[in-house]
Amino acid sequence: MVGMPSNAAHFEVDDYGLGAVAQHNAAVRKQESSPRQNDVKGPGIHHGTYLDDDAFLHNPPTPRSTTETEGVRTRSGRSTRRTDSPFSTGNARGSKSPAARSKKEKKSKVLEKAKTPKLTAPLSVLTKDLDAPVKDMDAWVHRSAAVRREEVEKRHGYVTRPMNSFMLYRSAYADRTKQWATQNNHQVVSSVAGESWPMEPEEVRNQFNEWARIERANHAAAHPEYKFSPSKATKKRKSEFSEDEDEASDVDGDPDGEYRAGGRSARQHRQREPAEVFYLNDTVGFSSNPYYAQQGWNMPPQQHLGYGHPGHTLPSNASFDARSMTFDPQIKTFVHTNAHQQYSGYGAYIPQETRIPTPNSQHGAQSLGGYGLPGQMTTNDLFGSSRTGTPAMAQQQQYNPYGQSVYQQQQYLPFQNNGGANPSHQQQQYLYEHQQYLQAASQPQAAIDPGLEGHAQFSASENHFDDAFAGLTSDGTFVNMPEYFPESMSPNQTLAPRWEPSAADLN
DNA sequence: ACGAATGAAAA
DNA sequence: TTTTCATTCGT
Repeated sequence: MVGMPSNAAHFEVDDYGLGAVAQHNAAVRKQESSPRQNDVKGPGIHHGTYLDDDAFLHNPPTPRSTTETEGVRTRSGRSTRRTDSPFSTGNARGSKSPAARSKKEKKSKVLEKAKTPKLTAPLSVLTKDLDAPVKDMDAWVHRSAAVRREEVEKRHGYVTRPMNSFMLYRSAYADRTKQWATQNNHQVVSSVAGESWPMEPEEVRNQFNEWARIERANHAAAHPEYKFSPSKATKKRKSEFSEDEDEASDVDGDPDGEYRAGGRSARQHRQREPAEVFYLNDTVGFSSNPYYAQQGWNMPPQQHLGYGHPGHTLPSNASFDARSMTFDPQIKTFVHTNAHQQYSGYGAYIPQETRIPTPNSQHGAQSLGGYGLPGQMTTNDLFGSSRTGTPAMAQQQQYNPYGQSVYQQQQYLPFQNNGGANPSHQQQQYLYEHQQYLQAASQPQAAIDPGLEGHAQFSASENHFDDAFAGLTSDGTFVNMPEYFPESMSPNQTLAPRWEPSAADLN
C-alpha cells in the first residue's frame, strides 16, 4: 500500500551530491523513463529552523576564528582547493592515546576534538567539487541476496554485520575525504568523517539512516539466521583465518554452539574484495569529464545554489526523479527536464517531522533515487514507531551562532528501548520490513513504476534490485543486461551533469 | 595487528 | 553501562 510517491522532495538532498546516486539508480531501475508524477506532498517543505535565512545562501558558516578557517566559503570555484585542510597542524586528535579506551579517555578524546575542530562544514559541502567520486551507497545497500551470499563465501562463511549509517557515510565519502585531506590514512578519514557526520544536514543523515535500514533489511533477508554475537572474550577481534569451519555460520545456523558470526568461527580477514561499489557519477565529477560543465543541462537556477542552510551547501547536482529524466542518445546521458521547478533555493527541505523514506516508498518508483526523501509517507505510517533508529526522530539540527550545526543527541521518541525490544524481535522486525518492502515492490499498482514491472519478477527473496544489479561487475559495468543501459552506457557514465559552482554561487 | 570514527546489538 | 564489530588500509 502505501501511497507512494513522491518525488518531490528529493531535490534537497541531492544537493549534497547524493543525487547522482539517485539518478543512477533510477536509470538502472527504470530502463526507460516513464513520466509519471507522483503526488508529492510537499515539495516545498522546509525546516523553519534554518531555512529561512537567505543569508546563508551565500554565506557560509562562518569560519570562525583563528585557526581553522574557512574551508568553505572562500572557495570560489574549484580552484580554491581547500588548502584549508586541516591537517596542517597535525592532528590534534591523533595524538590521542591509543588503546584502551576507557570512557574517560574517550571523553577526553571528544574534548580534544572539540577544541580543535578542523571542519567548518560537512564533507558534502567541503568536497562537493572534488573529483573523487562518492560511492553509490544506494546501489550498495541494494545488493542482492545472491551477491551477499557470495561475499560471505569469500569471507569464509563469516557473515559480517551490516554497516550502520555512519559506516556507510564514511565509506561513501572515503575517497573524497582522502583527497580533501590529502592523505591516505584511513584513520584520518575516520576522524574527519566523524567530525563531519554531525554537521551534515538532516536530509543527508536521514538518507544514510535510511540506507542503513535497507542494508539491515537486505542483510537479514540474505542471512535469515544471522545473529550478531560479539565475542565476549577479550580476544581482539578478528584473528585468524580460519579454517575451521568456515561456513558454518551462515546458513543454517550454527551447528554447534557457536553460532554464527562472530565468535570464534572464522572471522575475518579482509579480503579486499573489490566489492562492487558504484561511483556516482556526477558528484563525482570526474575530472576526466569536464565536459559536463558545458553541456547545457537544465540546472536549477544557480543563484539559489548556495548554502542551503547554515553550513550546507548546495547542490552539487540537482536531483530529480527518475521519471523526469529522459535519455539523450547523443550524449548517452539522462537529462532531466524539470529540475528547476523545485528549486526554490531552499525551499525544498524535508520536513523534519518525518518524511522519511521507507523501504516501500523507495522502491517504487519514486524513489530513492529521488532521493530518498519520499514524500508523503512517514515511517510511522508503515511501521509505527517501532524501529529504533527511526529517524523520525527528532533530530533537529541546530546551529550554533556560527552557523555550524550542533549535534544533538537524538532522542528516539517513540520508542526507546523500553522493554519490548528484544533481539529476536528486532530481527523479525527487519524481516518484516523487508517483506513489506518486497510486497510493496511487487505490487504493480501505484506503488511501482510500471516501467519496472517488466523486469522485475519479484520472488519471495528477491526484488527488482537483484535483477538490476545482478549483472554488475566490480568494475562498475554491467553485463548481460542490455536492457538496463542503452547501448554502451554503463553505470560509470555520468548520468547527470555535475553541478559546477560559479563564482556567484560561492560567495 | 592497530587505530579512528558512530552506531547497532549483545552481554 | 560496557563491549564487540561493522569499514579501510597506512603504519
